[in-house]
Formats: sequence, C-alpha cells, structure tokens
Amino acid sequence: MSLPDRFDPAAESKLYERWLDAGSFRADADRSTRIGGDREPFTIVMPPPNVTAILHLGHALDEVPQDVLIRWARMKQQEALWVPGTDHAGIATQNVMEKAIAKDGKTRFDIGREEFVRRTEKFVGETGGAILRQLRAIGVSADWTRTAYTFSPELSRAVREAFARLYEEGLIYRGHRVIHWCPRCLTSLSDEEAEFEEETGALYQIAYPVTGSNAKLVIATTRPETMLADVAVAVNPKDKRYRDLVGKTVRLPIVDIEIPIIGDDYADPEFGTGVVKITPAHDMNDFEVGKRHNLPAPIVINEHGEMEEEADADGRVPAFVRGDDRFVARKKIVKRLQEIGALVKTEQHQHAVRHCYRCDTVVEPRLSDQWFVRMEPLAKPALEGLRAGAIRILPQRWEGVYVNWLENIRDWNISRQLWWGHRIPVWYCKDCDPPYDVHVSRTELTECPHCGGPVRQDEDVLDTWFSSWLWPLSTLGWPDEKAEDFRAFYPTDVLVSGPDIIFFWVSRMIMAGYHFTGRAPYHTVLFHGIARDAQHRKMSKSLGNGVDPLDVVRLYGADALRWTLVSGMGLGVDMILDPDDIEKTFAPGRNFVTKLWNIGRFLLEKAGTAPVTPVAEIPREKLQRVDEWILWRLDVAIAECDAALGPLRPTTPLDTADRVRWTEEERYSGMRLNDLAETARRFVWNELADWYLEAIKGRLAEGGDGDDAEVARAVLVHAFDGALRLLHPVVPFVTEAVWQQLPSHVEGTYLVTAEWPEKREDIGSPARAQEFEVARELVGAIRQIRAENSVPPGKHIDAFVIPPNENGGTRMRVGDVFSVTGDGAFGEIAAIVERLARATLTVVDKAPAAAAAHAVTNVGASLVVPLAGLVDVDKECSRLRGELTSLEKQLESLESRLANEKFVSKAPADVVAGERKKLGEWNARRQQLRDKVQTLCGG
RNA sequence: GGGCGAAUAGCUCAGUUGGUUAGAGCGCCUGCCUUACACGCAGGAAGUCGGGGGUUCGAGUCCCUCUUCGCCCACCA
Repeated sequence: MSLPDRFDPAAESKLYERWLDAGSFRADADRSTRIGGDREPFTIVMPPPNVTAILHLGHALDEVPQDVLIRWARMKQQEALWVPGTDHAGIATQNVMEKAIAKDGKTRFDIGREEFVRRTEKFVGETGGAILRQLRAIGVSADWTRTAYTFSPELSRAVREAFARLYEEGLIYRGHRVIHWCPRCLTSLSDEEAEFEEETGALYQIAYPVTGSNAKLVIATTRPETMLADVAVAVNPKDKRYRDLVGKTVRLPIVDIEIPIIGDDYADPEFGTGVVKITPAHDMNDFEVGKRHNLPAPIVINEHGEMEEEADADGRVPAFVRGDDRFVARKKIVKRLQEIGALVKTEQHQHAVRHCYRCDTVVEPRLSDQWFVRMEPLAKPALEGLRAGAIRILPQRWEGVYVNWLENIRDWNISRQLWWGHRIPVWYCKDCDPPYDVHVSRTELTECPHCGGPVRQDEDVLDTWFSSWLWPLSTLGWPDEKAEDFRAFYPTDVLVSGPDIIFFWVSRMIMAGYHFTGRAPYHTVLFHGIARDAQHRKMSKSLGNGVDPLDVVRLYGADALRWTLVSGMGLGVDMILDPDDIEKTFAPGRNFVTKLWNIGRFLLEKAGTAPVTPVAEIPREKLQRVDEWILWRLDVAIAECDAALGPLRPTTPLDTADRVRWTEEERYSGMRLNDLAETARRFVWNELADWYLEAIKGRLAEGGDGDDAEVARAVLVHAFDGALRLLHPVVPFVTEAVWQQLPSHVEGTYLVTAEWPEKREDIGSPARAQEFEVARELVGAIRQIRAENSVPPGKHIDAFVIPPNENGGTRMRVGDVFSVTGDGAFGEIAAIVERLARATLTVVDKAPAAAAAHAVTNVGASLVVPLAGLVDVDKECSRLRGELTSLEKQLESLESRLANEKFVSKAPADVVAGERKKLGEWNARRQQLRDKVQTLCGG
C-alpha cells in the first residue's frame, strides 16, 4: 500500500464533510456537568462576522485561534461548543444597501422604509450564509446546528428584554443633548463610533465688537461657520483681562445681533485669546455651558451638514450661505469676515477631528433627542470582575485600556436614525397626558395600554452593538434562563477578538453578562494582533494589500494557512505577511504538512498496516535506548504543549460555588499557541523524523529480529500518534488524514475527537534515554568532521573515540561513554553511529598518535573524535557559585517570610501554598547546584 | 495633553519568577536526487539583543534616560 507523495489540499473538504457526517462538532447539552452530565462544558462564542462580509485574513486571524482552542478542548474530552453566527451589522449593511440602490440613481428615501428593509432582508438572505460557508474552508469546527443571527426572532427577543429591563431599572433614558451625527449616514453615533483623526486645520481669530464701546473681543475657532449660532461669548471669571466685561454684550458679526458676555470656567485663559464663543447646538461643551447659563440653542446646520436654519434660529443664516455645505460655508464666512475686517488672523492648527467609523465623513455635533444607557452602574461589576480575577485579559497590557475606559465611562447613545436594525421597542401615545407619553414593551403595541388610542413606534433603530453585547447570552437562549443551552453552557469560557473592538463589544459583553446574569460571560479574553503587509500597513480593502485566505487554501491548503498563522502568532502581536509573495509566506506551512504526510508514508511502507502492539504492553527491557529516548521526548513535548496552552479554566472558588477566579500563578500563563506549534513541530520533525526514524530503519528492515522490529514499530506508531494528536488543533486536516492510516487506527474513530495525549506518570529517570544523547553527540561530531574534511557522503570511515581526560585546565563534562559500554549500550550506540554517520566506532583508551596523524594525512580512513562539551572549569565554577550564593540569599528571605505568622495567616491561601511550593523547588535546586559544584570544582 | 506597546541574525518572530554557549522559520554558503520527503537531508556563516547609564556574583530579561516606530484615550475652542 502506498500513498501519493504529497498531501492533496483538495482532500480537505472531503475530510470536513466526514467530520460533519460524524457529528464531530455538535455539542450535547445533556452531557454538560452543569445539568447533570459527565463532561465539563467548554464554550466559545464566535465573534459574528457581518452578514455581508466575505472572508478576509482578519477573519482567519480571529477564527483560527478559536478553532485551535476548541479542538484542543474537544480532545481533552470536554463538551466543547463553539457557537457560530452572523451580525446584521446595522449601519454597515445599510451602507452596502444604499450603495446598491445608488447604482439605480436612487436613495433609500425614494423607495421607502418598508421596501428598503424588505430588499435588505432579501440581500442578507442570499449572501448571509456565504461567510459562514467560507469559514468551513479554513477548518472552523463550529457547531453549525446552533448558528445564530443577531437579527433573528430569538435574538431580537433578547434585545427587547434587555431594553425593557434596563428601562424599568431606570438605566435607559431619553436625553436631549448634542451627539455625534454623521451627515452622510444620517444617523447619530456613539462616542466610540466617532473616531478621532489628527488633522491640520486652521484656527481663526474673529473680533466681536463690544456693544457701546470701541473694545473688541477676539475669539478663536476652528469652525467659523458655527458662529451663526453663537448665543454668547465666554471668558473666565478669574481672567483679569476680561472679567469687567461680564454682563455686557457683543455684536455678533454677519448675523448682527447682540449676545451676552458670560463668565464661565470653561473658558481657558491660556488657550487662544482666552475668549470662547458659545454655540450650544453645535458643540458638546458649549451645550453644557448654555444649559448652565440658560441660553437658547439655535440650530443653523441641518442633518445633511448644510447651512439651514431650523426652529428658533431667527434668520441667523444669511442668504449667501443658505443651503451650502458646511465646508463651503466655512470658506464663505471666512471671506466675508475678512471683507468686513472682523478676521484678526488665521493660523495653522493641529487638532483631532471625529470621523464616522463607517464612512469616514467628518462627524457633526448635533442637538437632538436620543436614547441612552446609563453606563456607570453597569461598569462597576465589570471592573470588579477583572480585579477579583474572575476575568483575565491576555495579553495583560490591554487590562489598563479596559479599566481606563470603564472608569471614565460615558452614557451610551443607542438610537440610530437608520432603517436596518432592531426597532426601538418604544411606542408613543399622543392622546395620553405626558406621563404616559412613552410606552416600552416587550411585544408589539397596536394601541395605547392606557387610553386604548393609537400609538406610534419610535422611528429609530438600536445601535447594532446593542444586540452584539448580548451575544454570549442570547445565542444560548437567554432571556429564557431555563433554556437547556443556557444552563449547560453559560458562562462561556474564552473570548477571542481583536483589540479594536474592546469597547464596542468585549467590555460591553462583560457588562451585560454581569448585569443580566450576575456572572461574567467568559473567564478569558484573548486578543490577537492585526494583519499587516510587508510595509507594516494594516491590510485593508481600500489599500488592496490583503491576502485572500481562500487563495491560500486553494494553493497550499487550509493547514498551510493555519500553520503560518498559528506558528507566527505571538500573544497579541501583529502579523506581518507579504501579500506579494504568498508562496514565501505560506510555504513553511505547506512544507510542514508535506513532512507529516511523508512520515506517514514511511510508516505505512516500512511498518505496514498489521495490528500493532501497544507500547504499554512491551516489557521495559525490550526497549532500546533510542526507544526510551523518543518516548521520553514525547513526554517532554506533551508537557511543554500542555504548559503552552495552560489550564482550560480557573478552578479556585471566588465566592459562591459557581464562581471561580484565576490564581496569580495561572492568570497570565497559557494561550501561547505559537509555542504549541513550535514544540510539536520540533518533536515530530527534529526528533522523531530526524533521529528516531533514521535510527530504527535498520531494525525495521527485512531480516531484522522480528521481535525487535515489532518493538521499534510499536514505539514509532505510538510516538507519531502522540505527535498527530498534539498537532491536530493546528493542522487538523493532514493529521486526521494520516492518523486514519495508522496501524493502530480503529475503524470509525476520528482524530478530531480522539483523546489529547497524556505523558506517562513515571518519566522521572530517563537515564537510558540520556545515554542515547551520547549517540546524538557522537553522530553530530562525526558528521561535522566529515563535512569539514569533505569526506564523500557514501564513504564509510572509522572513528576513534577518545576517552575524557584532564588536560589544559579543562575537563570533559559529558563523557560517560565508557561507563555504559558494559551493558550493551555501546552496541546500540555504535549501531546508530554506523547508520547515521557511516562510521565504525572504535573506542580507544587514549588517542593513538598514529590515528591522530592518520586523521590529518589520510582523512576518511579514520578519524579522531573528541567528545563535545568541553567546558572552562574556572568560568563555570564561578558562575555556579554565584548562582548558589544568590539562591541561598533568596531562600533565606523566603524562609523568613514563611516563618512570619502574619504572612501565613493573612495572605491568600494559594499565595502561601505557592511560596511553600517554591521553597521546595528552590531547596532541590540548591542541592543540585551543590552537587554540581562538588563534582566539577571539587568542593 | 495622558497612557501603552515595540526595537533581538538580511527578513518575520520566539526567548514565562535574572542563571550553562541567545533560538526557530525563511533567506544565504558548502555538499548531497542516501530505497518517506529536493516542499527534502547533512554541515556552515551570520546577532556589541536600538544608544547610554545603573542595580547584581551574573542583565536580552530589573531600574533610569535618550532615540525611532506604532497604537489607544482625551470637551481645550
């Protein structure tokens, strides 16, 4: 039986189908220990891609780590659930639709709200699943039977429940204030959706004549067009220059009306001229000042960002700018001010201007009525959760960002003047008295619950993030807390996301989790970096510098893509990929896949398909040193992979039984997926393939001792099986394909659900394994000498091994070849050297002068191989003594701390336990060091 | 204006309580189509760990400072 010499990436989709058919990704709520089952649940909710999205590398960066984690948990025999789904993405999707309509020269207003929503639904229905289908191509092992959608009837119910509950609790209110407005999207935005961008603009100084005097007040502004809506100028009451003017008036140029001079701390004497114009309707701060001084708020810019007066503007907008765009008007106003001599000066000014995060239009502050969520009460538990360790954020540096945002949280504007989204569940009744004006309802209202009269639903929709923040709850059945999935899988475990949505989404989910369920929605937040190109620019559609993951899959396979992403993914580090050379970028993954495949081929060819003896059943004495060595290396690899991934979940009780926290020791450990990849790669390639496989070729070959051949075969299968298990989360396809071919494979089983390997209990004394290291050292030394002397590869040589001896103030540190010659070790080692270095090993008591001379004069006939590991004793002794001194110092302080009753009684139990454990480790280390010093330095 | 991060081989990156000779992949050089694999094998060259100062027996790792790049936050018109 033989296989093609490459793994065919096209086979990946067939494997995926087989997993689906086997139900491998389906989680079973009944099995969760939380509702009486026998498996711990491990849950991840997928950050839902926008329904209109097509797969890009950002998705892969998001999904692949999640897939690694969920596959790992699944193999750890957890009841692993990964909930997939999509986001209706209100403003983003609406923009897409508006662009589509614009191709017919129409706007959404031309076709009307109902038709617009209908078309969007249709569009989403047609394309909505596409992104999820694409995810399958990269191996995403989500439970598709639980696919969710933020705008589905079920999740919409959660949205209404959340709104109603917050309203009833007084945490949602209607506010009349200046908000961020996008004049292109024609909607208000939250603070987070209005992003700052540094810009160089102009700072204009304008003179306002003081009424009844020749004096002028010079104000500074970056937005002169808003002066039309000025209702006052403010000076700082402590400012000696101006304080006598408070109470007087100035004449507003162009508009030609009188406005008061007021005193307010808001005016900063240090900035500009120390005088600031007050425009309540078009600036957030001015609005607050206006409120304090009871000033009107005339509006002179309309929703499209054009100069247009609305109510109470009293003819402030002169004819020459009426209808103009705000930026056109700005120029005209400046020109007019110049003409009438009111413009004092113009200077360059660097400032941050807010832009719409969806269309990049400069945001306009706009006075209007919106619904807000009072955030401060929600922020408190979210902060406390992090402090108590119920939640950890990796990498740690994002904790500060999270804390800072929550500590300075501002109320959340959740109204959007859009058509695509959850309609705000508020109805207004005209006929009732004002107290009954607003009706919030969980169900559709057709008549006023108070007077039975007609009601009108709020025209606005909710911020799309108002449904997103419920995602871990709503996808599991909330608000029905009796829902099976909710009971079985909430709280979830890990949330993987990009840090760019830490405020939009991650923090708000935590707030919602605590507020609505009293528990954090997950215990671990894992932030990954973003994809950048070779010039370190963010990959983006507009720059055209992206890598299409599907191209990579088609060319090299999903495993190659996953390998490159995972092995290159430092914790939270941006990923630099070259879109112009995807061969170079993804070849390492492809090559690795091929290597795995070929190890499989070798195994099949040389070891056949006959049933294989389990390693555990092989008597220890039948194992050769190389067998013990590779089994030991496997144990080490398993231990290192476990350490790289860390604990699945925290287990230390926080307060009640169902709440847990991370200990300090666990908190920042694990989740190093690149370490998993590297460790497993090193084992399977550099140890299993390069050494073990080469070393046993002779034993497997025909004519070898049947019994011993079976030992080698069994160990090989076992070690490779272990490697495939460790690697499966990273490269699921090729590992499954190869695993299915192993002689140990049981028909109908899949690696995807096979058990994660465990290291043997007793790996304490790998002495015989260590003896194999001598062989590795010898082979390395001989190969090196061969290469240096250009000995032809096929040429067989003799090699003499010189015993370690004292000379020139140095001693051999490793050199115990001779101590193991008596029990057969030398025979094993010699055989391996024979095979791997093509050299016949001869041990000599001392270097024969003839041999040495021969080595120089007649290379290839015989070589003298001094063992490596020469060490400068003086240097090494000084280092060891230093380490010992320092360790003893630290031990002393540790001992005194543990002797301190206050520390032992007051410090958290796990801290004390940790210190005790450390004490043990350090003592052992001290002994080790003392022994070393004793042997090496003689006391 | 505040805060954070990064700087390690030509490139992309590891380097977890300070401790043997700082690692990997790609690239480069030499030799090999050795019966699993040239998407491979063997060997090799290559790093004053951004600069300076400090703590220590010992610093890529801790402290201070400077330089360069990047990110986040912020109501200074």
